[in-house]
Amino acid sequence: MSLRIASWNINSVRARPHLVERLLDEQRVDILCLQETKCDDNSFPLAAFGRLGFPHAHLAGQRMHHGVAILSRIPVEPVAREDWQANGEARHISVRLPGGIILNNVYVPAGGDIPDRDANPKFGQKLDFLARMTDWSGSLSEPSILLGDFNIAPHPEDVWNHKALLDVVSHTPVEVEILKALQDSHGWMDIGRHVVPRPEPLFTWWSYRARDWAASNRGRRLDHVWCSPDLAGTVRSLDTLVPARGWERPSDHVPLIAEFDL
DNA sequence: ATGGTCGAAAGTCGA
Repeated sequence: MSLRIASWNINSVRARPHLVERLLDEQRVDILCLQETKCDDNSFPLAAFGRLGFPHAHLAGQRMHHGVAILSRIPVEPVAREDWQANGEARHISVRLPGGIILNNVYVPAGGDIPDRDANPKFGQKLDFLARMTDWSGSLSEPSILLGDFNIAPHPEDVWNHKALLDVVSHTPVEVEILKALQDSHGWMDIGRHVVPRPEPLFTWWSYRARDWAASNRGRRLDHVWCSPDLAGTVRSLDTLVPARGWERPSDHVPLIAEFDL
């Protein structure tokens, strides 16, 4: 069977119900993984997702900031959450799919503006988060999918201007190195770059601050879908829905939809 | 080099 799994940093699920509806209207999605829902679990619009055909909701929300959720058409089993931030922030949620595959939805800390652990504790927290993820990743034994907003654009072609962004948090060499260590710890397959090989540019995020995001096209590939090597043969496609950046009152991130033959 | 815009919230802060 084919399973289509979407990942989207929605930048407030309550502010953008129209976007969720449009995505699900235009695309076949079986499981929707959201990041930055920005609401606690009691405020999550469960009824709206139920009406859209997603009655199975697994939430890890938080008031105001962060927050992740997995909405599904089919029953999935909750799996223990991880706290890679080590402070209780809602940045990871996980479920077991039919067939036993573990689906991990993660929202990696953005890391602040200054790429220096001493001057900016948020940057250190981001690096520490990824180091804890790497420890976790190295000991995984089940077939797994790891997706979400990683807040790192690893390759030169994952940003609009490699040299200009070398000192910009999300593309610094230390972040790229630590993300590579995470990837190597389990042999994760970067499906985005499997489907759109370098040096083709590929972006998933465009700042709100540009006058015209499409004309300037100063994007970054911050969102990713990875799978463990034992699932590599099941990957059918991954679509990056760039036009969604131009929808009404958009998120600054666009949805990714990965399709697997399981 | 700087500022530019969002959302949540009612200050600014984080992104």
